[in-house]
Amino acid sequence: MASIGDVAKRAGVSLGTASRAINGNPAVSPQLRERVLAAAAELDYRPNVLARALRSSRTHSLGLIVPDVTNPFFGELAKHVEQVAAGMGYTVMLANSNDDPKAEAEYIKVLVGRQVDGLLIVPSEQTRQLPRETKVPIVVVDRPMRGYPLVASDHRAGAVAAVQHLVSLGHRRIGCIAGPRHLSVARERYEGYRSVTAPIYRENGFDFAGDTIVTRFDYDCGYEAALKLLARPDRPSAIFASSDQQAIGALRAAADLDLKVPDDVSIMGFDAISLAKLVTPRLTTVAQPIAAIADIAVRTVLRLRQEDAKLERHRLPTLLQSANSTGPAASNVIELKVSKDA
Amino acid sequence: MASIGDVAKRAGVSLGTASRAINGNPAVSPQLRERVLAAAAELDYRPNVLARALRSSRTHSLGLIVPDVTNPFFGELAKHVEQVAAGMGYTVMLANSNDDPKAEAEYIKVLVGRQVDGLLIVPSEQTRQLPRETKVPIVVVDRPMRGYPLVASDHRAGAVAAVQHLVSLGHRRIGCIAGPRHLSVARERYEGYRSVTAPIYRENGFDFAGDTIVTRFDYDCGYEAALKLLARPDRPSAIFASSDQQAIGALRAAADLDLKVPDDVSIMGFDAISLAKLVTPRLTTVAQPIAAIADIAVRTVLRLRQEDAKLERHRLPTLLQSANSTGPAASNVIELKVSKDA
DNA sequence: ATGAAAGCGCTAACAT
DNA sequence: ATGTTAGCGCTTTCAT
Repeated sequence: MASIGDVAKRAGVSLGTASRAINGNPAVSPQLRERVLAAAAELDYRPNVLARALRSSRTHSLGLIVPDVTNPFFGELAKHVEQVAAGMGYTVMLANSNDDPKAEAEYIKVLVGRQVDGLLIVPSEQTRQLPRETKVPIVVVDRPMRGYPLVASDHRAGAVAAVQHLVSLGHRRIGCIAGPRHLSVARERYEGYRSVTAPIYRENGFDFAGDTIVTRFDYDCGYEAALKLLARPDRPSAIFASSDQQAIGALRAAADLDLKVPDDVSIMGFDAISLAKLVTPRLTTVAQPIAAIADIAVRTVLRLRQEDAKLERHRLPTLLQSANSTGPAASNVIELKVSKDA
Repeated sequence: MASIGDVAKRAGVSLGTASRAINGNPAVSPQLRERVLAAAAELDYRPNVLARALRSSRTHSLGLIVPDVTNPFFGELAKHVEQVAAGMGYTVMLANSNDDPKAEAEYIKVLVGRQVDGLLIVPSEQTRQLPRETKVPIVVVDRPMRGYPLVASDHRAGAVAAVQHLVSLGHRRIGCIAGPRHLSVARERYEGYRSVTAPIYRENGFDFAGDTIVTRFDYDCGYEAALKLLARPDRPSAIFASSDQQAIGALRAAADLDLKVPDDVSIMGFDAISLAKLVTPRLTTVAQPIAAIADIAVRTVLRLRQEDAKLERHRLPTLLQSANSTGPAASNVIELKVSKDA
């Protein structure tokens, strides 16, 4: 492998000049730069990233810690993060915390040890405080963590859009399958639901009691919850589920109760997992702007690395996606406005 | 940050000895080693991986290139690879080729440039030849590539098990939704199907023509194929689909034709994607031993790195999983014997 | 604007 | 068994 010394020799310049030329240092004359670059090309010179990193303490690599890549949302996130990082000349090291704070802490140590230039973390559910490894900038994604800049979707606005969509369809009694209280995304989605339905319920004298069920995000819980919601004689005419898995469970529950969707009951999901397009009827759902999240997260952590920066958080708009229908579906996408909060 | 020099000083030994002690070099006396280790602990010494790598040309990192982490199989693979690697003190850099040979080649360059100790690659569909970067050992996973050691499931045996399962259920006419010809996994699964059904068809004077449809792995193609297979008056009593997506499409087609599964027609899938458990009726399918694949792939590439080794390929047994049923399903797992081929 | 030289933190070859 | 020393390949002062 050709070293920068070889390049220098071939170009007839000193090692230092060769380095400067290759790194685009303006203090090198155009002619010399050209000679060096030519020599480098001829030798197919590839800088040794390790040596470069050792000297400059920039590895051009990022760490990404997610609870579980196997989860469609995190998988998508990992893919996009990797993509934008690659576009900027960065490599990403991936780690799964399995939602275990111990594993998470361990990975942070490992990745910091590897001197990544930045750490993108989706904190595990139980994490209350990230280890204060001051050295490398950390940006948290999807789940807030006090003290760290956050990049996430605007779940509240997404829920608002979803429920407003149901309202625009004529629904008034709208049941809610909410997610676990301790998850901020669940709370935010519920708030969105509540903010739209509260005035309607007040106006019509409906009672919230019994129209919301708090449960986990998975299929079975959605099924059980929907069963309760829909079995009552005065059932809601629509259900806002806080996850697609719940919504698909609800679809199943409706079928078991001989209710047609969307004729007898409308069901909305959240997340736009690919499965949402495969179930029948196709699920109406809210899509998170994952590409944008990845993009901003990477840029933010990299910027942080430069100017040891002030905290900032980004909330990104969600998309309403696809419509309940048994047919081959005209997809129905509504874009929300951007919102951002400090 | 404490350097190994600091540790040496504190332990009152030379730099070299400190290094040896920390790296478990047997040539250091137990007492000294202890002193050094103690000093290291007191200083919370962390070796600088970069410097170590630069000197020893071992980065303790692996590259993993998959077509798309978003695909459940590759996601699972990535997770397990990362897990196994972490257990052995390795970090993994993830890349998505998007099934694009150009991107794949580019990533190989990047990762080789980063001096990963090994490269795990699921070659893109179009890749005919991996760039001969001799420097770092490459192991291909899931899709064969001539000239490289392969770690993959025994798809043929999996298909055999699946179809035999159908036969054991009493089926004789068994339709097949095959995958794309150019994909080896599809061919292998088809061969498995064919090897079981051939004697039966011969015996009973059935005609293969029309009982196999070659198409893509996705939901829609499965739907279309099943429609053709099942619409005929002399329809098969069972269908072996080459992917779960196809199988789920077939489930839908059966429903559209008012055929009950599994009463009127049995349907088998392949891959055991998580969706397989969510559809109704639950899909009977073949599970790939992903954890074992990951484990062997990592160990193989690492071993290759040491002894610049002979090619070898591993074929791993698959599992038959879960049964067609509308109920809460007793899952039905049949383990196959190991097979291995050179 | 360019060259010379000093290290980044470590391992390994060479001494003793 | 331990100490000494020479780099790994590069960036970056410090001279000029």
